[in-house]
Amino acid sequence: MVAAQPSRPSGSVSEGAGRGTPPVRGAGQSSRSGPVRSEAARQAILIAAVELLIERGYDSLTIEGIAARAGVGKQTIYRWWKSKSAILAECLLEGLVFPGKLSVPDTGDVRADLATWLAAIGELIEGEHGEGLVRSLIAAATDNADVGRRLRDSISGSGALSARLHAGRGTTPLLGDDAPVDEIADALIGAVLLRAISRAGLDRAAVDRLLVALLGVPESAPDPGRGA
Amino acid sequence: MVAAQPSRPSGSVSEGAGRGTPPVRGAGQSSRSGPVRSEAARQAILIAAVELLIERGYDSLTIEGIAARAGVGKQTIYRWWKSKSAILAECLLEGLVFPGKLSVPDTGDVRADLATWLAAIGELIEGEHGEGLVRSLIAAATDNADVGRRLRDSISGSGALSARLHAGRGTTPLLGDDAPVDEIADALIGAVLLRAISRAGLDRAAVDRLLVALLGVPESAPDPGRGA
Amino acid sequence: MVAAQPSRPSGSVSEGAGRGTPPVRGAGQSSRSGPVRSEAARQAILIAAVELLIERGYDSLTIEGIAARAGVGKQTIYRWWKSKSAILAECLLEGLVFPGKLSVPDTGDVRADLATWLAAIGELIEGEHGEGLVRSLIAAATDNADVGRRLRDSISGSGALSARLHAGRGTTPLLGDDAPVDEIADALIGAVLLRAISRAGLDRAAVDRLLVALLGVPESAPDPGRGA
Amino acid sequence: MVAAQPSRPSGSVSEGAGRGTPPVRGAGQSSRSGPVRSEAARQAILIAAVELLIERGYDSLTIEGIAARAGVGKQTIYRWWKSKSAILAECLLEGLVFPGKLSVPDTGDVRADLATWLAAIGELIEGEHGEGLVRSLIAAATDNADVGRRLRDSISGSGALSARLHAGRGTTPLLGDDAPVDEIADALIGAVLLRAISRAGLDRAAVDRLLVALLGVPESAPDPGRGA
DNA sequence: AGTTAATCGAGACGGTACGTCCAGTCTTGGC
DNA sequence: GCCAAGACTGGACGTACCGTCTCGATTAACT
Repeated sequence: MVAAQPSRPSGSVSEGAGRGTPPVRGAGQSSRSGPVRSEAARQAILIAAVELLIERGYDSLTIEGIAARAGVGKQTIYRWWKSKSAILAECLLEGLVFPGKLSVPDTGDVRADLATWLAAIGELIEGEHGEGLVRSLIAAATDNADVGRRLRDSISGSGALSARLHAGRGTTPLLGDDAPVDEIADALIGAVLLRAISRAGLDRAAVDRLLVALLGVPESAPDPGRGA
Repeated sequence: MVAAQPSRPSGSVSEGAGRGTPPVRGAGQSSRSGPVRSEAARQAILIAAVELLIERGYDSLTIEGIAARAGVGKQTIYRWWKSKSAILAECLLEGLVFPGKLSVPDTGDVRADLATWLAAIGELIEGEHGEGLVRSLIAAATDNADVGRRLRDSISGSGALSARLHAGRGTTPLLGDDAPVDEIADALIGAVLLRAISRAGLDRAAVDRLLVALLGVPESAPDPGRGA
Repeated sequence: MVAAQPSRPSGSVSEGAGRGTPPVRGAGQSSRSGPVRSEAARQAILIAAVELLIERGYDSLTIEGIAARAGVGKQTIYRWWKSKSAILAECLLEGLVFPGKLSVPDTGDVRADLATWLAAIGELIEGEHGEGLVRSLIAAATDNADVGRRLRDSISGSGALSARLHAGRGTTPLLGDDAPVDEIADALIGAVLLRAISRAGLDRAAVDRLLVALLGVPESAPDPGRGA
Repeated sequence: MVAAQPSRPSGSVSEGAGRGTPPVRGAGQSSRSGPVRSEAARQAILIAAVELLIERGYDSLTIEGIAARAGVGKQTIYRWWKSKSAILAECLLEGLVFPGKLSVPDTGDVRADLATWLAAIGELIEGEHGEGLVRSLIAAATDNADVGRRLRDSISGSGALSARLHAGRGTTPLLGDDAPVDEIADALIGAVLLRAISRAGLDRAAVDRLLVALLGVPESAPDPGRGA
């Protein structure tokens, strides 16, 4: 089927990503004549955007910079996207920003798995390269709803966070059978974003207290000092 | 005294807000000659900044625009603040952005109080005027840690959220005596910001599920059977 | 035969006009396969060019605009002309620009005839529609010698000015038998262009003085006393 | 008095050259506060414009190019001139384009003087460097009336042509006491421009015939074969 | 009272990026 | 092989702001 390639914005969750879905070179049947959107240009633009975002941050990200790095005319960008944040939304959708780094582990111990995962994200927020990447994405989300949604999806590993919580139901005090896992996931990600925004850091202690609040169990061992 | 240097000393709660708080007309004695920072100009700038932020959003907020609206030279702004986000940090600090609208009520019922408060914030996020105000502040926080911190403080009513949670300890299942109220507050505010970012809305049902997740009690009726 | 090459051979009066004049549909036999230059497209392009020139002026004249107005692909234009001025050169050659408006009258009185003719041109220079048409053509001539030559030819009515002067030899003081009529014609047209360029206008008085200078006779009355 | 410097567009013949006449750095009394137009920038812009015009021609002359060459921001150009032709108008006014090369000689023999002068101009039209300079200026005149007027003034040596003709009255057949010297000058310059436009060249023979037409005397000696 | 120095409004300056327009080339499918 | 359509790279347009600077006018404190 045509849906073999994962990438076209045809699969857009909502309006925001691209401008439309004209026939891509090499795609299936085309309905009218004339040249067709260059897939090479599209890829080059997305990659250039991600690279520059990581290297310089969202505020220094410019359409001209992307065009130059991608070896593309500015008009080719404006033809298909209406803002730099729309480009990033598509990057997020294609998994170009976080290349699989963020999947939630599953060792059977939800508490420990989330601690591991949160620590990984904490590193990513202020980590070596990608300094401020999360902050940059929040800035992008600020003027593009899709970026916001996809940022959440990306962080939660394309729903893997909710899935992990679902799977863990019954294993921690607050993860009952009808626990609102989506809201717990939102609260978790929200707390992370808030710390990213206020540069509060996400150290072990903070992670621990956060998990106590949301799962109701400290550390991986039952904490004798606090009833679960 | 702190006022030893002629100008721009101390005062700042943290690094980020302004350049300092030099002798304002009428404040303590200064050691050298010359006029002193004009309080009128400072006020005009802060007010202009907030007005423009509310009217046009953070992305359209410009130093030149603020200067023009305030009837002030650009240099007067650059002399005292190092970026537009620093101006906003000071606005937040002075309570010019959310004029007391966000205090957490206290009727004795934590669950109901938070529901009320969250509904108020939900309205504010997408509300009539101030369309996107919260989103604008998140954008500002993105390049100024102080804005992030003060945004959190403003939303939580200058710590009133934590205080309210503290006061409510023991009255809901998850608000035990040593519950990590700060983290619960963070999770709550974080969830709100996440919804602001992704335009997810914050309707009654969402608020309800969020409070179930964080306080462990649905609706306003004490749900005895919810323990997991 | 000249028609050996499939297309764009010979024919051009000089280098500048077009790419050549390849076999036009319906013209003589063509020696090779494939379709042949579409005369309909050619006409549409020339007409569109003239219309746009008159409506908007040379500076606003674009290849894309001509193509759009003519309902033609850009490539069809680039295939046969090498610049927009080349198109105009061809328009001039086909008499599409000044549809016969500029012929020099012949009443027997050279002086009066030229006065009439100059007045007509003066109106045309700044006249109702075609505002700035002459100026636009001068601009075109600036990068295409053919336009210059053909503009001169068009204004002088395809040599009719020289012919008129020739015919009038002996009837005015300066139009002797071997008067350099071509140079007089050039000077006349040059003066007109200069006024077009400098927006000096070409009123009755100016025309009169110009004719005094070039023919040596003021007004329509034979001035016997003018010899200096 | 203040009028010592030759340069300010205050002396503008008409509206077209610059945008206004704000106080120039170092000029006389200034009426209001704030910084003042930078004379250095103004000079750099005019010089850059002339250089580029001579090197590349009017069509390749760009505001960005001028700004870059002059080491100036584009806005500084747009602040004071409304088009590239307006810049050239000012260059012409300041004599930066033809540095005195075009003055009409005065040996007492009008006929010979004009022949000399026309030859010089003929060289300039297609000459070594400044290839097409005159043509470029005609193009500029096409969208700026001032350029047209000043081009004529420049060519006629700031009125020196008319003056020379005045001075020569009575020495050639057609230069009578009440000869319309301005119109003769216009016809002369017009003929030159026409040849520039149509690349007709301005060789000795052409000059001679032109002078016969306008002055009524061939060569400097009475040509026995043609009654003057 | 005069000097000194820092403030203020205003706004010109060199720059960077914007988003648009067009040039000239290339690519596709239809005739 | 020509054609309409239109995507492509590239470059200039004219505008908006940036952050720095310069100007003349105030306005305190310090002589």
